[in-house]
Amino acid sequence: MPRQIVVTSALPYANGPIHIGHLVEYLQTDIWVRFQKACGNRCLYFCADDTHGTPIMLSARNAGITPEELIGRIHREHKADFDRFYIEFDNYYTTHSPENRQLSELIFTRLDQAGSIARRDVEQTYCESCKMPLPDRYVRGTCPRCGATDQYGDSCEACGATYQPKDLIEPRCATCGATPVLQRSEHYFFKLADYEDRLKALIAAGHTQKSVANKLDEWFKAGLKDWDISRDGPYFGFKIPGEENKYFYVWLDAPIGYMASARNYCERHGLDFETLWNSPENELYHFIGKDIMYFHALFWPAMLMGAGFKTANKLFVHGFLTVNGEKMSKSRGTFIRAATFARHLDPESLRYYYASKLTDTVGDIDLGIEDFVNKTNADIVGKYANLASRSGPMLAGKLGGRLGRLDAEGRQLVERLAAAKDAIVAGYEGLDYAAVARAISALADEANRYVEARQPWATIKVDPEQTRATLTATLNAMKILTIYLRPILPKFAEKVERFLNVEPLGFADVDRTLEDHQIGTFERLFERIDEEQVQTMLEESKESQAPQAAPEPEKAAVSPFKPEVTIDDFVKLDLRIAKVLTAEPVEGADKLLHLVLDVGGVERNVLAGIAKAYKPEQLVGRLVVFFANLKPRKMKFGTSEGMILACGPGGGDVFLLAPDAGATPGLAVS
RNA sequence: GGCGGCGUAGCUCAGUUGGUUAGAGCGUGGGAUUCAUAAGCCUAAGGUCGGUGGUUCGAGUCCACCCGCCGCUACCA
Repeated sequence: MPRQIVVTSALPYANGPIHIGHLVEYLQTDIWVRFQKACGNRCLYFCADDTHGTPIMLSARNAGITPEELIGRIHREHKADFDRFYIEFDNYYTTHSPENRQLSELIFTRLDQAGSIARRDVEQTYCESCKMPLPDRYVRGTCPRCGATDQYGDSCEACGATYQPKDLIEPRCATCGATPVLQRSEHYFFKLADYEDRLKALIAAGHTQKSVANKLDEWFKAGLKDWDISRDGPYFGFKIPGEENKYFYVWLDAPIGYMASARNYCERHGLDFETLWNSPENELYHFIGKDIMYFHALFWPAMLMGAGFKTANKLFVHGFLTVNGEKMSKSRGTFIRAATFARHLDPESLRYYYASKLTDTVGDIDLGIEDFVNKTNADIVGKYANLASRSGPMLAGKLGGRLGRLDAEGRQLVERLAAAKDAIVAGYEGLDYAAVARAISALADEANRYVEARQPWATIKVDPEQTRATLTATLNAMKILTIYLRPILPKFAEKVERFLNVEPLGFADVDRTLEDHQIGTFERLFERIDEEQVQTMLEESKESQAPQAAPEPEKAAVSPFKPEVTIDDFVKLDLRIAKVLTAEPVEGADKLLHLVLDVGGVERNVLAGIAKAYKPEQLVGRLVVFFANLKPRKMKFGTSEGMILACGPGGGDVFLLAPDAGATPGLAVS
């Protein structure tokens, strides 16, 4: 009984091209889907462009086109990129579709009826000149912690601080530069915590890999928070039913896009969507990257539960791609677009390389350039292609292209290769493609050794029929290897099938030998690659990815000055000389010291982040500059009533400011 | 700092429930060949399995601590 399987990959966002990092997931998924199909199962692979949200609205605006035009163009580009890598979706759809709108409204309505939707006011950042609410990333300003300029509204890239856009010093709209205002607005929230027990049960039942479950456990411990699922207009997305100016947050309708893609397929192919998606007999699997675990392991199943839909059988989480051991980098040229790769190298080389590295773990995989070149040439060319190339032409040229019968030794070889089927099937099924690749490569070694032992190039001169038997075994071995490799190398497999003159091969064909059979003409199966090609590709990636990367100003000796202020701004600060009365470490904090200061008869408690640079005893008795009218700040370890001034990059390099001799506690600094 | 992950030959990785001299591929050295996309075959060198203790008759495999990377998160007001 064939299995009925539905598979999805995460939806790529429609504001940029597909790169080789994306491809890890689509190739992992595509290989799995092709494997299932080769096993005779019905396996449907659905995906779509994720098309909503502020970034797309603004990209379109910048390009002077409508969002619909933009996502139409990107959709064509994405599809073309996937085609280049032989990623075979059964439907590659879009979240900007009537099916998705309808399903989003349906799920929202059901969640609302289930009491899982809350409404309450939030403070949002709003740009009056752009007339739109600003997502965190669209507010830029100076980091309130380290003073780095031009940081995003959610976190600082320089010091790693996280905060709210309203905490930024001199916040401004990233688009127009205007100062945003705060605005109250009612938002819709999904009460995720209502599903905590069911989510925990789901995870406990093996919904994800173990390491993912551990991570989720941390989140459960931290507590599940309500999820803000609405955005005020203008916004490119779906309006919330009954609202005039509120839209579903892009992350709400994105996963629903999986269903929409499936439904669209069903409508075009006369299948029942309800059965396909929701019946227990149908299996459902999502492939995602580890960066979006929260959405797919918590929000998404909770939404489905609340709306009365089945959750996926499994969520397969994979890691990121690094290149030569480092994060992909535009300046190093390792931020390689799918299209660029395909222009310079055979996409199947990447399919094979990724497969040889992929397991079911969440660890990152590395694309080592030299390793990649070696593996492609050694395995695909040296082992697989060569096995065909050293036997096919001889049979065609000297023995009329006709396979004979297997002799005992040949049958033994073929049976050994066939015996590996179960392990290979298990490897594919369990996403351990690395083990599959190792196993196939070992089998190819065995077949090559067989050829070596039988010396067909020698026997052809004296015993054509024995040679025919040898080549029959060799090509039967090639046939089995091809079946095993087919999910990974579909085009390679097609060439072999054409040359062997057989119908597309599936796993069921492993046990059927090819005897007394006329083969076709041999065609070259794969081109070896050299490192030059890869280097050229990296160069091109540098250019295309960082065109306007005007030579960065030589690393400035000093950080840039902050925007100008007036004396009026300065006099708002009350800076005083203070004497350190006591200084002691803070229990549980390794960077903080608890100081009690004498500010001219008044005492103040300060938690200062200088423990890495100063020992408590070095501080007692000395004079420091104290920022006296800073609003007290409640911290994990107590309240700090001001700060003492210091300079330096932090860590062990912190240098306190001090007055010259003669100053006394309480004096104002001006 | 907390939580999680990782650390096995030059490189990429296997090492099942702890059990004989720790494996493969690539790369490197040597050799015999030549059918084949200078591919294939044979062979050699190369590892104190991150470190230190412990449990055990026996540990790469279990435990503790430590070191080094990576991720998430947190306190430098």
